[in-house]
Amino acid sequence: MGSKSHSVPIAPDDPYLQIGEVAERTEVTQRTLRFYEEKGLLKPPTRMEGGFRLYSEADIQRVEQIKQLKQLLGFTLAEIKEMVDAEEVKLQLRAEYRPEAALSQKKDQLLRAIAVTEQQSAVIRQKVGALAEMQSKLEERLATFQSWLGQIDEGLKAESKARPKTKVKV
Amino acid sequence: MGSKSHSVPIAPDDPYLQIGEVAERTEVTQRTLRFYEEKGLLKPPTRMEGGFRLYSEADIQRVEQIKQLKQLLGFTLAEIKEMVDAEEVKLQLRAEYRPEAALSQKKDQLLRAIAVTEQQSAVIRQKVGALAEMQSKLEERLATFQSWLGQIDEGLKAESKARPKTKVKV
DNA sequence: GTTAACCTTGACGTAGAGGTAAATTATCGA
DNA sequence: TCGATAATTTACCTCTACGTCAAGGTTAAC
Repeated sequence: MGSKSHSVPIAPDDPYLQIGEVAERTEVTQRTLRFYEEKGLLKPPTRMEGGFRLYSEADIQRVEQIKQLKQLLGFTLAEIKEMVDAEEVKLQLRAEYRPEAALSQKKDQLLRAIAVTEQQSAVIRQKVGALAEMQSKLEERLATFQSWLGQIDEGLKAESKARPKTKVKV
Repeated sequence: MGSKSHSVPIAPDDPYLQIGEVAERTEVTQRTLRFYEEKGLLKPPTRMEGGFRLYSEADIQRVEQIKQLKQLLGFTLAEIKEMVDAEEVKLQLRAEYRPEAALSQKKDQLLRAIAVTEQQSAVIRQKVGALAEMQSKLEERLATFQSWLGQIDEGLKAESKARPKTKVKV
């Protein structure tokens, strides 16, 4: 897997990575990376002349973000795409911050992005609430378990006192 | 969908529910209820003579719990089954709290249940952490958006002052 | 005792999220 | 320049979490 050692293709400053390295570092498979690209979760990366994909560090960040959203929080890829798209709007807006025309149209986009973001924020708040509730239930249960454990231990102590040593065979 | 109006089947005290009502009240399909039973997420409910399933209120609670774990937190059914099983241990232990035999064996079970529960607790803590991080990022983004919005609004004000009223056509 | 509404167990279908294999092409290091 | 790796696309496979008939049995009401 060790690749180009001395001849970096484009810029030695912003090291571009091939799919294998990205897969390794993000701990997803190459298939998954291509799949996410297909589904619009990752923007099509630049390519080498031969067609090999070249990813940037930003792409890695995005993959990590997707992993978080998916594994930790149970969002579907479709939902994640929405979020990612909202983020794209942000970048787009910044990019075309010069064109003076269509100012009010840009405002509309911005308002939409704000709405989406607030929506996401609300969803997260909801989830945190549900998690907190579960957490307290679990702790309650743990306390119950601990007390039972104490009782059992006492029972065992009494038992071993009654019968000093019996068979250990199974 | 409205069923039995005045003749409750068994006990009016602990009303047993048929699958249709449970489905309605929990907002999952009957298929899903049978599926969960098949997968061991719901214990096999009691049946009428003819074989119709009869669910208790406790079963409804369990379904709600499963929904939470699944939809809100993105656990898989397999993971949920583990949790549910841990809870079963709890009930089992309480049930057989009389048999004095196998005390140390009961302790083992209890220790296992404690380990599982603590594990779950840790997972939840992790998720809450991740969510908090996301939340703060979202709020940061919202702030950025708001400031941009302010800038755009100023731009628009200036524009309308310069050109009192121009064409609106596209 | 018939009938409508409800339930039963199959059995097959499907969307989401990838896994895996095959045939072909690129790149790298010697 | 030539293998040994590593990537590419295409195509089919899998597994989860159900959806959707189909063919029949139950229950409750009339």
